[in-house]
Order: sequence, then structure tokens, then C-alpha cells
Amino acid sequence: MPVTIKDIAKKAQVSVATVSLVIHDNDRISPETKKRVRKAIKELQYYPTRSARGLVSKKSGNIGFILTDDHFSRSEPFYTQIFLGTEFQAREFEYYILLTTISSNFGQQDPLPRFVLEKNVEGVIMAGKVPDIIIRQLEDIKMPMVFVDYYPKGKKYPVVMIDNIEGGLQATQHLIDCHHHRIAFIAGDIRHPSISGRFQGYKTALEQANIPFDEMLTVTNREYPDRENGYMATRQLFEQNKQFTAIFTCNDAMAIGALQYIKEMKLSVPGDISLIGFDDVESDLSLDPPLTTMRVPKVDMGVEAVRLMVESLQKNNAYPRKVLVPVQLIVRKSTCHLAEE
Amino acid sequence: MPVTIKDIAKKAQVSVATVSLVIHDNDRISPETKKRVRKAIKELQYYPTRSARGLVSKKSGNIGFILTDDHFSRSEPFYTQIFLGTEFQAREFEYYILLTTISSNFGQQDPLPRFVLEKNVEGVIMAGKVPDIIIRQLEDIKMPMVFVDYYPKGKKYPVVMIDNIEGGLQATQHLIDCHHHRIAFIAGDIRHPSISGRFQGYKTALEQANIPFDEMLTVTNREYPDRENGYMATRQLFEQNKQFTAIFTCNDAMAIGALQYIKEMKLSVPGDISLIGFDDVESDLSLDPPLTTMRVPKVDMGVEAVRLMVESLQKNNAYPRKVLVPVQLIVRKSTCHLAEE
DNA sequence: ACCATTTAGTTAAACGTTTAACCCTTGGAT
DNA sequence: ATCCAAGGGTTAAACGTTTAACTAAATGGT
Repeated sequence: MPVTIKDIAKKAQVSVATVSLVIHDNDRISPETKKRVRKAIKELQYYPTRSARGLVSKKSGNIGFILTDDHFSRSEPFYTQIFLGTEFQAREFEYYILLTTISSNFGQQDPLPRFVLEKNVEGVIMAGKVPDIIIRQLEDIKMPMVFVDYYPKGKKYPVVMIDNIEGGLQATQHLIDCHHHRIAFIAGDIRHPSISGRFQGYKTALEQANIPFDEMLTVTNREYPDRENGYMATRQLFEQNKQFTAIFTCNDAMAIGALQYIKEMKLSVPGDISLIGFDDVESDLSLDPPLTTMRVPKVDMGVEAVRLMVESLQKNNAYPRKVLVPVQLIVRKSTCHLAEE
Repeated sequence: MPVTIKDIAKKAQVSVATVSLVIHDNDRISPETKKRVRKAIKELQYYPTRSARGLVSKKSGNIGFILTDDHFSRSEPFYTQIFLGTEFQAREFEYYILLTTISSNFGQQDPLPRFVLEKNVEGVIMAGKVPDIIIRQLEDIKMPMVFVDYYPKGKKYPVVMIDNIEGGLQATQHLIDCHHHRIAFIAGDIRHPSISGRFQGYKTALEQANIPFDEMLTVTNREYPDRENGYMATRQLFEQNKQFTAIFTCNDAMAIGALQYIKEMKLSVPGDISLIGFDDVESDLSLDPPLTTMRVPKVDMGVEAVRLMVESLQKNNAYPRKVLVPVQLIVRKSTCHLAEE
């Protein structure tokens, strides 16, 4: 019932091959013929069918997006925003994004995502830490990959990373500029490259300001950087009973937990403790006080990932580029100058 | 290079038709043959290719999701959550979701979303208010549709709606239970069915409690229910200089704006004014005070939408069901009892 | 006048499935 | 003995494109 390439061929009095060539704007076809064919296409409102096209060209027109289930089911705004960024940019390039999750302990015997088995994606974007095994399996079938906010060691793929070191440095620098010099650092799993980058920036800033690094002012053994662990880590910090006037948390979720603990201690932010986060998520603005933080362009990260993917799909010899997205200090009300002593 | 149905046929010494029949578990094939074929499939790790399958079966395995651009680019957590819900449930049914946006003033001459032109979706889910024109166009090509949080009048499609009337009633009832009787109502465009439902619940609750409805206590002419309009509407309310002890805002975004204005007036929530919202979004918890609100199961709405879609795809005679998702009162700190007079 | 090239198309195979229609055995009923 | 039905497959067409290989006509160089 729907109109096919044959209908166009008939109407324009050419072969179906010609119609196809016109669609791809091949220059073996004369301008007059093109005009005639295009007219027919318009009049019958023809549009090529994706599956037929995909079958022969081996191009599905889709890009896969893989997230581990813990990243997804927490429906973390962070990765969700990145995902929305990919959706956004995919449209520009006439691709669609197919989302799936995998278990965070994906094993050797687990099946690959259905969209790769079905040959329904041309490449795969992976955000956050993903199991090594799946990367190796995808590698074996030569699936183009792009990584976001994670980088498998020893591999050579395009990647979109946050400029974490610079961010950690700027965040800490901001506190130093406010005359703080006893600055605590709270984080989740330090082995995550994003977190260790921020930590590194923290240490570098201290060093540059000739402030000695004090291990006792850091809590970096929390498994997951969420509110609860932010709360716990802050309590640990206070129980270690060290003097500090500012806290740099590795992300906003932990900052929110920290803020809660500090308030329960009847201390004021930023009166007693200055607090700076990292990420700039939706809820920061609603906090009291609104959180000073490092803004991470989450949507842009998704956008860049798709750009890299499309690039490496087109010129498949492309050498694996790395994109470092910049962070930006957003000063709100949770940090303030320390009175001169 | 990749393994096809032919390789399986060869290996299992049967025709490709037999392999296909085994895959679909047709009972014309003997158990022994099935076993042999399945063994070959496992050994060669065969998986049918989506486009080939789609070409002949006319099933793309995809469901489209349409959002107007203003809903999407505001990257409203509300619709985003619904979308994530569809992604979630789609996986259960072995579908993928294809997302696209359309202009909120989609016109007669605008092309339909690419995924429908390409015959790349079996049906379409639409969330929030969408232009009538596109609905009519999709209707013309007999595209299965499911609506979420919006219902085109006079049509007969499956739909997922919030139980707005009940929600408006419960929210208002909660305030009444706290002995408020001068209760204001603030909303965006009252023509949106969700909003008018909440308004209706509000009026019903007042009526049941024998509290006269006072037009002057309502602001329902704000175009878009966001923070800014919540702020403005609250100002308007105060400038109308009416006495009230509580405000029911049609959603949380407006409540946040209202809260900001009230604080600027140096009034306290809930000390001077009790405030209740609607939706229960991420940032409510970070507010000071945390917002009392009606929780809307956003993810569930997406889940239900996919269920309805798959149902109507399978039995295409299905009569259009309507699912009303329940809301739930979440009492936090922004509402409190009024002292007895 | 003849061959070589270019131009503007056409033919037909191929992509990997599904499925309607057909075919051959075997085992009862009649 | 003959007919029918059931069981268990196979054959081949079809789905809607793309594209390599071919062809016929026109052009141009000598």
C-alpha cells in the first residue's frame, strides 16, 4: 500500500536504479531527469524505507548508548543529561539513539545488548564506568565505540572527558582565594578517573598556594558518591576532629549530604563552613544556601560524543580524538570569604 | 562475514525456511530437528538481523516517542522521567524507543517525524500537549498512538492520565485538614487538562468542606507553569491583597517560585503560609523547607504508555483503554496546622 | 571513417529474512 | 487396493533498497 521506489520509477518513467541514484544525488544522472524524478517523489510523498535501505547498505541509522544499570536505575540526572545530549545531536546527524543498560557486573557469558546482536547500531557510546569484558567483546566484532566520562586503560578510542583536573584546581583555588587554607576533600571511589582527576586538581592547587596537603582532611573511601555517603563522609570528617573551614566535595550529591550534616550540627554554611560541589545539577539552586559548584556541561558531553561517533563512522581511519569539556565555576551562596585573622 | 540464516541451514542440514520456523517455534517442525537447528544457532552464535526481518515482516521493533520542542529543550524533568519510563518498559517487551521532537506549532506543511516517514516505528507515544495537526496526519496513515498526560478531544486512543481531580482534591483536603480555609490556587494555562483537573479537585474539596470558592484567591492566567510564573503569580496574589493562609500551586516548579517570593516578603513557610505543590520532582527535597506535594509516578506513566502501546499492537482491535495513575500525598515541611482561632 | 571516451542511463544481483504454497512419506479408514 | 489426512519439511517469491557491471548513444580526435 505505501509508496515505494518502484512507484516513483514508474511515474518518472525511469528505472528504480535511477531513482536511487537521484536520491543519492549521483552525478551520472542529468539535471532534467533528476528534476523529473524529484517531482515524482514530492507528488507521491515518497520516503525510503529504513529497513530496506539498511539491509543492503548495512547502515542502520542508529547509534547505541550503553549505561550500567546502577547508573540508569538511580536515574541519575547526570547520565540522563548526557543521554539527552546524544539524542539532541543525533537528530542533527539523522541518527537515532538506542538506549540499553547492562549489568555492572557483566560477565563473559552474558549476551551482548540486543541492538548489537541484531546489527541494529553502527556504533556504541558508553557513559560512565563499564565492565572491561563488554568492551573486549565489542572490540572483537570491531564495533566503533566512543566513551564518555570514562576511559578504558590501554585502549585507543575517541573519548569525551570532563576537564576534572582543571575543575578540581579551580574549585580549590576559589576557596583559597576566599582565604581558606584548611580545606577538606570528600569523594566516592577514588579509582574512578573523574574523581581522581578532581583530587589531583585539589592537591595541585594546595601545592601552588604552599598549603601542605593533609591526608586527615580527606575522605575518599566512600563507594558511591551520593547524598548518603556525603553525609557519612562529613560525619567522619568531623569525628576525626580536625579543624577545617571549607569542604570541596567531588560532586553535588555528596555536597547535599554534607550540607545536611553540617546543618544538623547547628553550624552554618557558609558562616562556619564554606562548601563547594561539582556538577551543577538541577537541585543545587533550590538548596539553602544555593550551592557554589563547578558546572559540567552534561548535555554538551552527549553532543560531543555523537559528533565523535559520526566522525569515526564517516572517516573510519580517523585517529581517536579526545575531547576535554571545560568546567565553569558557578559562585552561589555556599562559599564566602574567611575573615582575615 | 557475519553469520546468517544460511549458515545455520547449512550446518543443520535443513532449508533456511526450517531455520526460520524453528526460530519462531513453529510446530510443523519436529522436536529433533528443532534441537539440531538450535544447536547450530548456539554454536555459530546466530542472531537474526533486524533490518532483514523488518523488511519482510513490516515490524521495525521500534516505538516512537514525540515531544514538543518546548517540553524537551526545557529538558523538563517531568517529561524526561516519563521518557525514561518508556525506555525502561520497552526493554521488557523487546522494543526500542526512538525519540524526536516537533515544533509546538507544527503546521500542515511540516514533514512528519523521520521515523514515521521511514516506516521505522510501529506506533507512536506522545507526551504532553501536541498540535492537533500532527495527530490528524498520523491518524490518516493509521499509525497506532498512545497519549500521555494529554488527550485530544473527540478521539479514541489509549491514554495515560494522572488522576488530577483526585490529586487536587487530596491536596486541598490536606490543607483543609490543617484547618486552613482561605486557600489560594495558582496555575499555568487552565486549558491544559491536567491543570483544569487539579483545579476542579480544588473546588470540589472546598465545596465538600462548605468553604465558599473565591475567584480572587486564584491566579490561572499564567501561560507556562514554571518558577518564574510561580513567582509572578504569587506576587499578583499578594497585590490583590486578599487574606489567605495557604497556597496550592498546580505544580512544584510554580511552588518553588512562590516560595522564593514569600521568603522575599520576609514571611515564613509554613509559619505564615502553608504551601503545597504537585509532581514531586527531584529538587523538592533540597528546598528549605522541603516541599509538601502530590507525588506523580512519572516513570510509571511511561511504563504504562508502553504497555498500552504493545497491547494495541498485538490485538489491534483492542478498545482504547484509559489508565489513570494514582497520585500520593507526600507531607514534608511546607504545610502545617493553623492554630485554632 | 574509425576508434576511444564520455555521458546517461539500465539490468540484475544481492542484502537476510518470512511465509504461502507446494511436496513427499507414512498411516489409517474405507 | 485406494483415498485422505496428517506430519514434516522444502521451494521460491517477496519485502524495498543499493550498486557493480553493463550498454547505447553521443562526442571527439586523428
